[in-house]
Amino acid sequence: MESARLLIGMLPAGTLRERRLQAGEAVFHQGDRAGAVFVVESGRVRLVRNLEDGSWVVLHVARAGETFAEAALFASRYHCDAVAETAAVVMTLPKVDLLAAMETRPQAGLAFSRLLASRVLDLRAQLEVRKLKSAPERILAWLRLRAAGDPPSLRLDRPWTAIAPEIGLTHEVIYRSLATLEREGRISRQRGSISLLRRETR
Amino acid sequence: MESARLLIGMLPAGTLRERRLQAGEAVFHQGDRAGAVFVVESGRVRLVRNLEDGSWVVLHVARAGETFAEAALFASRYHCDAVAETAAVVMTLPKVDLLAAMETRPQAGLAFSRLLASRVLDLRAQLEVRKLKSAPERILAWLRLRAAGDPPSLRLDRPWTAIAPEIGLTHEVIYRSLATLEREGRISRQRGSISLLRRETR
DNA sequence: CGAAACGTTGACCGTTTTCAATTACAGTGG
DNA sequence: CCACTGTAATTGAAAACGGTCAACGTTTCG
Repeated sequence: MESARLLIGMLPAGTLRERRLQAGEAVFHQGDRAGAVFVVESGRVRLVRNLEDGSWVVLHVARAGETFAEAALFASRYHCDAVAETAAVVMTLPKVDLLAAMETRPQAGLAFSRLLASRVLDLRAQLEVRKLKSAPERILAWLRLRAAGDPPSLRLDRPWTAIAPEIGLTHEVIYRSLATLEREGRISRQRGSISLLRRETR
Repeated sequence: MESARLLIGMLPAGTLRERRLQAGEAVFHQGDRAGAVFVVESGRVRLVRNLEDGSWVVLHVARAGETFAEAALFASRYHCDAVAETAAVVMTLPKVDLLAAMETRPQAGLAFSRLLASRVLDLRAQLEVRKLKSAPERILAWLRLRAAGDPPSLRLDRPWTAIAPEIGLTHEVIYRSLATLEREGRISRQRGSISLLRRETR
């Protein structure tokens, strides 16, 4: 998150372009020539990969301060769609400028590597969540990844219906599991937010 | 793969150490202080993350020419176990040397970013496979990711028993699904290899 | 030749998915 | 201010599917 700002600071002024998007508008489409890496200024951008059989997968939801399509720097085309989930503003970092900066300033390369490394960690974490087969455990894992504070809690900025596919479960199971977890005293739900109870050991 | 060599070439001679491993031997353990990034010279190294509940996830299987634990460069500890799946030789790239190289040579930063970027692509692909819930579809997706040629086929260099956890299924289900897929004419199996039939419309 | 793995298949169980139906809201227009 | 409508939140019941346990044939390799 912070490293995004850091990277931006290393680019010569004038290379950055800002782009405003309405909810539902696309930043780029799968297959488009990859011309830039992006940073979300505000709002949320959803990255969706379309599969051959017509189905799709949400690869990532980028929020304010986060970069997305970093891997585009070394790819010729985008491998997924980027669509604004809400009204959003994104900063465009043209590939050419980024590469130029990295070739002149070692710090830029380091900053970019840091960005990619955190993306790797992120993806690994998601992979772990997916590995859990029990719905309640999966939900707890997902919550733990995002909850902050004491008790660890999380503001839900969108309906569970929208979150469900991201966790890899149907919304019905989510609701059922949440009900059970709450009954068991492991979580507590307020309108629009949720908190983890029972300090998780480790 | 090639970028690994490229990176190695940028490190001053004498900073590299080679390490020989027997099958089953560990390169490092989850929680160990992260001191280096590695390149597989020969053999296979499996990266496994141990979960709190005692289960585990295969994060990656690194083969000859590939790097692993790249993200360790910015982390203080390893987040997973690295275990030789076969007898193997790995090259050790100490973090300090790598960082030093990246601070002096822009090309090193670029090379390292490239490495991380391909890891990101890799993880995303894996995540996609995991997001499919149907066992046969999951297997097909996994096959499509690695099959090459016409018809797309793949040499199996290890037993399905070893591959199964990487796909996130039990070997029983794998065999059952393979049998079904073959019966349906979507794949065909030879000893030690497998090919995809029915050109997938795209 | 014999012991380990590997490959294969059946039966059963537990859980999630699906399909369906109901309730709770929030926003809209009359 | 209140029906009206669409989405979100819930809950039930049956179906589908992968996991687990188990048994057995097969290949591999010391």
